[in-house]
Formats: sequence, structure tokens, C-alpha cells
Amino acid sequence: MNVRVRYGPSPTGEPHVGNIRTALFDWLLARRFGGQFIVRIEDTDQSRAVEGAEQLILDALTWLGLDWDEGPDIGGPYAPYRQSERLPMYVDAARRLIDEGKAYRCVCSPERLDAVRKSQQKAKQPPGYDRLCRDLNCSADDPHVVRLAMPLDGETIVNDYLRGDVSFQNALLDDHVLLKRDGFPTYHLASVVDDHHMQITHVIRGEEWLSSAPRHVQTYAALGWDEPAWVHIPIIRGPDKGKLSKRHGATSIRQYAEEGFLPEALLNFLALLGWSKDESTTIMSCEEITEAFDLDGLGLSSAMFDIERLREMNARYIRDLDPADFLRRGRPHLEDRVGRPIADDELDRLLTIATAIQERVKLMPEFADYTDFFFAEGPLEYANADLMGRAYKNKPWAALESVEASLRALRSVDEAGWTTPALESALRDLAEERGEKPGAVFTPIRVAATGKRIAPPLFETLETLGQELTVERLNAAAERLARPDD
RNA sequence: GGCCCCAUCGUCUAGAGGCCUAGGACGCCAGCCUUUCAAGCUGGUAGCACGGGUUCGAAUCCCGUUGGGGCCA
Repeated sequence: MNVRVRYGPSPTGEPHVGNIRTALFDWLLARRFGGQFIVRIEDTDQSRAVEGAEQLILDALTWLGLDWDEGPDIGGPYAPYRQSERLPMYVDAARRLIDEGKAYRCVCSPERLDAVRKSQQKAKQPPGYDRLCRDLNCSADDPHVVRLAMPLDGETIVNDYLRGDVSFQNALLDDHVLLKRDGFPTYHLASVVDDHHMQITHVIRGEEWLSSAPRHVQTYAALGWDEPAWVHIPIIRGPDKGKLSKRHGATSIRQYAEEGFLPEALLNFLALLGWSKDESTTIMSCEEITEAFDLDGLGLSSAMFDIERLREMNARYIRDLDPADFLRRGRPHLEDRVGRPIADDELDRLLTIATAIQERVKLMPEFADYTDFFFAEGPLEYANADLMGRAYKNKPWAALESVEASLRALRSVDEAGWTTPALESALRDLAEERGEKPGAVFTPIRVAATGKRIAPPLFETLETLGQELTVERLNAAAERLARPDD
């Protein structure tokens, strides 16, 4: 199957998940069938253009791992890939349509259009341009728009790849604008002209475009071109069931990146919104998805963006990371927390405990919560109540006694034997000797060593921390318990 | 309001007439494990929107209703 698909974002802001999911399906189809994935910037609405948005769009694609074969930055056989740089092609198409009597100049003022609309509203008529200029042959010298002369009756069939034939009454479709007063094309003209010239085979886009698809079908017909396959994919809905939009908060791709979602997790999640491989597979690598992807696997009903599911999937991806890779990805967050760069060898000290941390981190920034104490200098901050835990609640003397006993036990471990199994047996024996539950003894050690009630597994933590620092911190804890004034 | 699309557990979905006593995943609940927190394991909860057809037989096909969504205003 020959596949050429395009992602046509408007540079009006950062791409959000709904938008990028379309790009993902484009990309998957292209990669699956060895076709081309094209990025085309649709910047014909000058008033909405946002400086720098184009780069943000490309960055988002890159972050997700969606590479493009042709685009504004790398060019390609059908360059340029910015609509604002392709104006002559739209003007040519419009001129040809006018010459052939399939489109016409319209000089109606916005005020008149407004009045027409109001009277239609009052008369409960379907709204739309009343075609006043259709047979007037208006002069090109006056300010004008160019409109397509749509068929007056009959129906237009949109053969949607997923839905089959969808028919629209032509009587309900007005003569829409192709070229605006400023000479810029509307989406209706530009996308058709570009898709044709760029040899696009499948137009994959959100279902919100289905309503205007008959206009595009008619434009293709007027121009005498073959239509691409129309693939209107279901919209992604927000928690309020409506179309996902900026209103729903964190929807931009960059925000997800910043919040600590892994690109491969987001990609997997997005792919499963409206598509599925089979009855049971949910975790799939990008390669597996690409291999299995097919338009026929797409569903027709719109899916809700369930952030909980994404979070779970992200946690799963984090757990499955190679430990060394996990540490590399966590490093920026740790550096951010401790305020200094962490060198490779420092980071690799965490290798022994990495897996345990991976099981706990749901979002990458939490990496810092489980590692910052390894790199903290000076006394840790924590409450004495945390130090005492439940077992020694309000009994600082008992906690002190326990900490001192632990200190003696830990000091007596010889440096070469400072390993997780050795530490575990030493401290378990101690608890047994003292006739206490392990938790009672371990809690003060954990808090003293990490400054936190919630931390990675204790013995691995102590091993990683080293004997010297462990003893130092337990000493500090003992001192605090000895003068219970705070 | 008009046109269009859609309809399986709370959510994402499998299901293309008998493999369905409707499967999986997330969530949720319970238990196990347990040094905190997690992870893991076991079990459980919960759904074919409704009504008519077609058929020996319908979650699956047709029609209608209802509901949701999109576009236009």
C-alpha cells in the first residue's frame, strides 16, 4: 500500500495530546507501510500565528520519537512545507476555478453577510451565504473573496475510510470561501491544493472535520483531482466528556514531559486511545505498535482521556526501564533538587538501589524524593516525632535507647561487610534481642538516615549511604533525642 | 435549533450471528507478602442504553427512541 500522510498543525500554540495523537496515527501508518510522514505547517491565518510555535510543534514530535520525512525544516520534493510560502499555488487554483465557472468572486461586505445571517436566523432558515454574487461576475479590482460554486441540489458523498459513505444534502451547504480578502486561502482550499500536490494518500484528521468534508470533496471534483482516502478519527474527550481542550489543564505535550511522563509511555497510551491490537495487549513498544498498526483497528467512538490510566502506564514504563537508563533520566530532577551537577560515578553509586526506586517512582520528578538524601550535606531536616515512629510515640527515651543500640550494632559491622544482607541480619538480630518488632527498630534508622518517613528499602539504602554517613546521621538523631526540646 | 457522527464494566477496549455463563487492562474492594512506601501475588466488584423487528439463534444485522459528541449558527 502506497502511503503518504501529513500532519498539518497550525502554529497557534503548543500541540496538545488530541492533536499529537492524530500525528501519531499518521506516523504509524507511514511507518507500518513504508510510506512518508510529512509535516506541513498550516499558517494561513496570520492573525492567530504565534511566534515560536512551529519549533514547539517540531520539538513535541521529536520528544515523542515521531520523525518526519519531509517538513519545513528539512524540505523535501514538494517544498515549501509552510502554507504561507505556497500562496501562488492557491491563487492559481482559485483562478482556474473562476475561469472554469466553478468558483466566483464575491464582493459582499462583512456587514451585508451579517445582515443576511440575521434575517436567516429570524426566518429560521439554514444559515449561509445567499449566493448574491454567484452570477454577478464581480470585478477583480474590488476587494473580494473567492467562493466555490457548490451544487445547488443533490447530495455529496464522503466516503469515509472508517464509516463508509456519509451523505450530505447539497442544499444545506453554502458557497464557502476559498480565498480570503487578504489573498490567503482558507483551510478548505489550502489543504486540498497541498494534499493534491504533495500526493497525500490518506487524510487522517479529527472527526470535527467530517462536517466540512463534503466541501473538500466538491473542491477536489471542481479541480478535477482524485480524492485521497478520508480517515476521520474520533475525537479525544476530556473528563467533562467534551472535546479535549486547553480548558482541561495540562494538555500540552511539553507539560506532560515536564511532569515526568516518559515519551514511550505517552505514545503507548495515546496509541490505545481509539486503537487496539487485540483483546489483551496493552503494553507495547513503539516497534510493536508500528508493526501491528492498521487503520482497520481504529474504533469509531470517542475516547476519554483518562489521566489515571496514563499515570499507571507511565509507572509501568518506569519500572521496566534499564536501571542505568533510569538513573540517567532521573538525574536532571535530582540535580534540580540538590542544586548541583551529579557526575556519572556519583550517579552510578545508586545502581544497587535503582530497581527499588523504580518500583516507587510514578512520575520522574519523584526520583529526587528517593535519592536527594544520598547527596545532602549537613544535618537532615525532620521532626522528632517521625524519628520515634509509632512504636516510640511520645517516648523519646525509648527511641534514644533503640537508636543507641542500633548504632552499636552498625558500628560493629566491619567496613568490608557493609552489605545489604549483613546489615539486614545485624539489625534483625538486634530487634529480636531487644524483643521488639523489626518496624520499631527500623523506623528511627530510616528517618535518621534519610530524613523521611517514606524512603527506599532500608538495608539497600544504608548500604548505598555507606557506614560513615549512616553512623554520622544516627549520631545526629541520638543527639536530638537526648535533648527533646523540639 | 439544523446537519452529521457515535453507543459493551466508572475508564480504555476485545467481540465482525452460535466459540459469550460477554474476555483483557486501569481504577476500586478484600486477602497474602511486608521495615516505611511501593511493587508483586490471589480473589472480588462492575457492562452489551431502551423498544421493536430479521433469524432456529443477536452484544453482533435492520428500524425507531433515548443519550452523548462534533460542526454550523
